[in-house]
Amino acid sequence: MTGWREFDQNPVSHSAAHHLTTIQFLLDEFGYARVSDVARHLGITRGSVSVTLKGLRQRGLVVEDEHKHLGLSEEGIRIARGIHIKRILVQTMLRDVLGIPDDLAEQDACKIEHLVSDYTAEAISKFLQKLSGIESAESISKLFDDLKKEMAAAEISFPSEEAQKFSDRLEQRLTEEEDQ
Amino acid sequence: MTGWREFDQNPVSHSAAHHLTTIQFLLDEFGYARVSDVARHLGITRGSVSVTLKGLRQRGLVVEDEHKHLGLSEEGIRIARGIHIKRILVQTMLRDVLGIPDDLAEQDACKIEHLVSDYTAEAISKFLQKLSGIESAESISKLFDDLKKEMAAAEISFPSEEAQKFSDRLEQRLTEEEDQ
DNA sequence: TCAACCTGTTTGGGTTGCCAAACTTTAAGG
DNA sequence: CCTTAAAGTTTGGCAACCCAAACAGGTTGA
Repeated sequence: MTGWREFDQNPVSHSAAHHLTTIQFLLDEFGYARVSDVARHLGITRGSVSVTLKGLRQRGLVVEDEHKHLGLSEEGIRIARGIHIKRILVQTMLRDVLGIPDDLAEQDACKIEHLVSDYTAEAISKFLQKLSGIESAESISKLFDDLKKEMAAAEISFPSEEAQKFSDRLEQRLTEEEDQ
Repeated sequence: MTGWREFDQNPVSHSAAHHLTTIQFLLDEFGYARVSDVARHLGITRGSVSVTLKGLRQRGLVVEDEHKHLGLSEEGIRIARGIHIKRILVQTMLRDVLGIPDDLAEQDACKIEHLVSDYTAEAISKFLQKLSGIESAESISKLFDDLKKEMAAAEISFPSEEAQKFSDRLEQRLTEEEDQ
């Protein structure tokens, strides 16, 4: 059971991820980003942002010009971009494949965006692309329609009887294969 | 941009999730669970576990008999079970749908298991069930085979050119729909 | 020009969660 | 029974992160 703590030893923390993507967003949207803009956008105090950004500046991810305007280093851009792409991919996957409502899909994506491995992100991308190519195919579009209808209709309380039984079977299969 | 901190205000933290599921695992596997067993299994010190479990006992999730043997309350079982099911579902989704290698799928699942919403977990369950029902259908099984081959073959470096362009399009679509 | 306001920083406090190390309790075996 | 070793707890440290509050500097409108 080693490795369960990979969790908090990611390249960037959840907090840092949001600081970086926020700066990127503000730059794209308004052309500039200051400490208090970031704070407002994230809903935390200027003090907290100031401290956090000091760290990110020392790590060389964030830069600051003479007018206290924030920017991202090459590395910072790379990271922010990566996280942003992961968020979009995950959100789309949740929304279009699993039929999760927009707001919830966004919320879930936001929580896990920075934890998804590069490899997995790439796989999601490939999967969605392939899918969009053949979404007209009968069986598959029917699958999604059914799923979405069911999800929309049901009063979902997790874990449902079904999900429990199903995951039991999945687990059995996983461990069986392991033994071979 | 409110709500980005839902992250750390989950019913149980990543750490707590693992303490609970570990106790459940040890009970299933060996019939008992003590502080040092949990510590060994998680790879952290007895001291840390002792402190953490004190909290979980106060929250009524963990119980202890006269011989220092640990157990889970009804609520504790419920939570541990829920997280465990989510892990299985996510792991299976990653492995069987996206073609992620076993160990990486497990690792990713471990990081996000406790962050996935109940609703999303239920959707994954339904999705996988539907899928297993028709996996023999031509178009869809071909899709997965192709995907897995590609993933196995490629030297993946995220974000690939393709993923970038693709996510740009996805994002555009997302924001367009928002405007309507 | 100067009060009022906005910005950014610093500092003391609090939380979670880990470690190391000292200590206490429990369990065993000779 | 008594020595030892394992198990459990406590405590002081540390690192992230958050807040509140006190300050310092810049801008602006009356």
